[in-house]
Parts: sequence; C-alpha cells; structure tokens
Amino acid sequence: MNSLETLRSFRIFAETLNFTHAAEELHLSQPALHTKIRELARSLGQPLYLKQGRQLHLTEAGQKLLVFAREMEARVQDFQRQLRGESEQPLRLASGQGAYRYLLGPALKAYRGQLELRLGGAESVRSGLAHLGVGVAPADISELEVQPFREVGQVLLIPKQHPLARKRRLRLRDCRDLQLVVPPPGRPQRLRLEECLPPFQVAAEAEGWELTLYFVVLGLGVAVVNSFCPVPKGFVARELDELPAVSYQVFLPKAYARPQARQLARLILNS
Amino acid sequence: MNSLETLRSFRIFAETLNFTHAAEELHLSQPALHTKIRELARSLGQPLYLKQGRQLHLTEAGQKLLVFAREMEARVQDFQRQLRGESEQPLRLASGQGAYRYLLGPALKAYRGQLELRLGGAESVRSGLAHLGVGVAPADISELEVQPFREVGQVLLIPKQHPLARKRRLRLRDCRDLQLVVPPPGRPQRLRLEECLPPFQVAAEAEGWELTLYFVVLGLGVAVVNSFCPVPKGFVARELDELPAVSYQVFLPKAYARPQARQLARLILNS
DNA sequence: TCCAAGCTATTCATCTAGACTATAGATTAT
DNA sequence: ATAATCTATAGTCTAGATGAATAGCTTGGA
Repeated sequence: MNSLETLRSFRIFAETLNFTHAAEELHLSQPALHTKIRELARSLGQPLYLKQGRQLHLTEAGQKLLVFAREMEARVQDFQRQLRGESEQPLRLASGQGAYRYLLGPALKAYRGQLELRLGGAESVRSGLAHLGVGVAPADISELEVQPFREVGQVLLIPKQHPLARKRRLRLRDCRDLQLVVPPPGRPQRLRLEECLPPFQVAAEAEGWELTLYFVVLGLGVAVVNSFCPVPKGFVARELDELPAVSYQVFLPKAYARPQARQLARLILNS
Repeated sequence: MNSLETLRSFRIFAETLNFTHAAEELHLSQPALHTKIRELARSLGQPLYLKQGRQLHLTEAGQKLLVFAREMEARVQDFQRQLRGESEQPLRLASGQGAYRYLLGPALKAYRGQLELRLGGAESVRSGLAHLGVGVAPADISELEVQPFREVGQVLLIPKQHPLARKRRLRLRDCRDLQLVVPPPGRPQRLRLEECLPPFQVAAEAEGWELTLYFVVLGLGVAVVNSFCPVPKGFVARELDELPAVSYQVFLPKAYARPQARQLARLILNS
C-alpha cells in the first residue's frame, strides 16, 4: 500500500482487468504483478476483485481504490510539476457538444489559464480523466460534487408552414407519429425522447445540435432540441413544457479538486 | 519518491530538522534515514535542506514537499478509514477564542458531523494540523485559500462615569496614557494596539475576551476590544473608527480540501 | 466430448533495494 | 584543546521483490 508504484500497478490492472496485458503494459512479469495486487489486497484487508468464470471484476473496495489511485497519481504529478517550476498542467474540462457550443462560451473566454477540452461528462470526472465536467446528471454521481448550473427547456423545431406551428402551446400528444431527427440509439437525449414522447418515426439520426439543425433545415424532419439552440430562418420553436427540463450540472471530484477547477466552476456557475 | 514511507520519513525529518532524532522516532538507523532523504532529493532533482554550520533548514522545495507529504499522509489515512467503513475522521477546526465565542456559534451548531476544535489559525491549516481555520489573516497565506468572513470594529470599553464616556466619538489621541487591559506581548491584538494607539500603560495582561472583560469590570483598567464583545453593565463601548477594523477570514488548504471542510466553510460564511 | 487457447495463480531460484554497523568529517560548547 | 553532538560515507548483509517455469481453471470450437 505504501508504494505509489503499487498504486499505479493496481490502476493499470483495474483498467484492463487482465493481469497478463496489464503486466505487459507495466513492463513487469505477470506473476510479479499478481503478487503485488495480492499483497495490496491483503494489506488493505479486503479482496479487490472477484472471479466469475474467467472474467474478473472489481469489488466495491477495488472501485474505491481505483478512484483513489487515480487521484493520488494526479496529485503526485501536479506536485512534481509545481516543484520543477513547470507550467501548471492544463485543466481538463469534459462536457458535451451542446454545452460547449451554447452554454460555456463566456466562462471559457473569461478563464485565464491553459485548458484542454474533452467530450465527456460526469464519468470523465469520476475516472480522473477530466478535472471538471459539465453535463446532465447521470445515474451514479457518488464520489462527485454536483452543482446545478442551468435548466434548459425542450422545444419542437418546425417549419412556419407546419400545421403544428399554428398552435401556441404544444402538448405531447400532438407529437404523435412525427418524423423526427434524433440522436443515435442509446444517447441520453434519445433515451429521454423515447421515454417521454408518444411513438415517433426516425427520419434521420444526428450527433450534435448543429447536424440536427442542418437535417431539420434540409427538411428531413422536425426535431426536439434544447431551447438554447438558435432557431433557423423559416422555422419556429414551440415549447414542450410537458417534457421535463434538462438540468445541466457542474461536476467536481468530491475530494481534492484542483484549485483551478474550482475557479472555472465558479466562472461557469456565475455565467 | 514513490514510497509513502519515504514521504513520512521526510515529514518527520523536516519537522525535527535532526536526522538523529528523526531516525529514532522512525525506528530507523540514522544512516538509513539519511540515504532515504538523499535519494528523495536526488529523485526530485533539488536539495531539500541546507546546512548552516550544524543547523539544518528546509529549502523552498523542502517546504513545499513538507506540505505535500502531510497532505498525502492525511489523504491516505482518510482513504483507509473510508475503506474500513470506519466513521469519518472528525473535522479539525482551528480558530481563536474570540471567534469561537462570538462568531462561530451558529455555524458550529448547524454543522452535522464530528468536530475537533483547536486553538490556532491559518498556520494550523497550512501545517496540516487543522482542516479549516478561522482568524485574522497573518503574513503568509500562500498555499491557502482565503475567504473574507467578517469585519469587526474596535471599541473602547469604559465605565459610564469615565470622562471619555461623555464624548460621542473618540479619537485615538484621546486614548493617550490610558490604563489598558491588553493581551500578553507578542499576541496579534497586542501588536496592533502597540502599532496604532498612542502610548498607554499596561494595567493588566489577559488572554481572551472573557478575562479581559472581567478585569475591566473589576476596575483594573479599560480595554480596546472587538465590537462583538457584550458590553458589561455600567459600561459603555465607544467606537474607535480610526483603528483599522479587524478582518476575520476562513482558511482552507488551497489544494485538496476535505469536502466536509468546504461544507463547514460555507456554513460559516453564510452565518 | 475432448483438446487447444488464454487466462490466473503458485513455486522456487535469483537479484537488488534498502537496512544496519562502523567510522570519518564537521561544528559547537566547555 | 577536547569532548559532545551531528551529518555523511563505505561496506556488508538480508528481506522482499522479480522472473522463469508451470500447474490449474475456464471457455470455445473441432
């Protein structure tokens, strides 16, 4: 436990869940890695992984240790940089396309310091890949500090001539059997639509609001988009207030967030 | 560098600045400790201490490493507790008598969770002794996150019959040659008085506002106290607005504060 | 059903990092 | 001066880490 090298070994192993491959990556023999992990588990008094057939998976303790190991590695690296007087490691922000494009601009402009922008969300923060995240809250936000940032309503984008454009207020049942431009299956926005909307036809699949809007303008179909999206010429946006508003959040590691991450979080929350 | 045991060794050494004693405390031979520190310095590429005659003192890198080492140790301990499912380590708050007695009550009552209260301030936080501090800003607050909490004015406590009680507004020059109850030499409040007030007589020395007030009530002398102190019966408080207000601050470790520390800080700042 | 592939896990011989003893070198106090 | 108190180095030794060889388990395909 008291060696950072062991912690790193565990991290690599936990990320692959395969002793053989992990040992290669660590330039270590497989038995050496194995005993290392075994001793680590023994010193912590808890098994770190279990076997199901040939498949390994982390125990709860193992998952906690993985988070901890990533944190420690990052902390050590930060310190060594600081000591060498090198420039601070750039801050890594993980967010989605929409948030970058329409929500975060002012905060990013106001932030003085190096930034690395990644696509991602809460999961990127929890895994230590990003120092800060912005997105809609996923299922599991333990280990994360979550601060509500902005509520964004959902609107239906339709051509001015569309029959639905006459109504001031749209109900969900009006949307039955629409030809929709939607994200690919499995994406959060797609899941929300499938859950809340009446049955619809998939006219096209698009990643990101830009492409969605483009398809809509081409006339492939209409789309349900966040209300921050600009309305293209010749189209109107009709609020779907029966659809739950999407809540954007700022995610920080619960313990030991980098100071710059907090600073940027403050900028974002105040923007 | 990659062993936490080495980090602990350095911390003990850095706290004593004596290889022999530190080695004893670590149950290690003196040469073993010496080589450990030497290798640590080599791996970091910087000397960690220097010799002046027989006296050792930390370099800047050494001081940074000391802070880092304390932080890492604390983090590891927190993690091990968490893993063993033990109750969280109680939060240690360092503050002064006055702040405890007159400023922090509501926040401490509102805080749910174990607390350990210590006398101290920013220095306690920087050294890793406390997780959170409240006090007046000292000279060196690098490595600390400082948030202004409350401005407290200075008042002169005098008996109603005292000649100065007739004046509505007191000037500093009115206070020449007063018999004052003051803190012992060297304490911050004493230093401020010596710096700002005209010459005065020391009627008595007292630690803490309670004792100061008691001495004042006994008639040993008058006192300059924070305006949050309750005014005893038969006495009046006259503002000394020429004396700079004392600014109480909340201190957190700049990097990697414990989540509970942030929570309590928020409670304090909002109280 | 049985074998081959792909792992995990153990054993044992080997090797190295790190601990200790002994002692030199340096500085201050008496 | 000399003793006392440290830091620092040299050399030796050992516990523990490492790796080669291999046993044992599980899965998928012939």
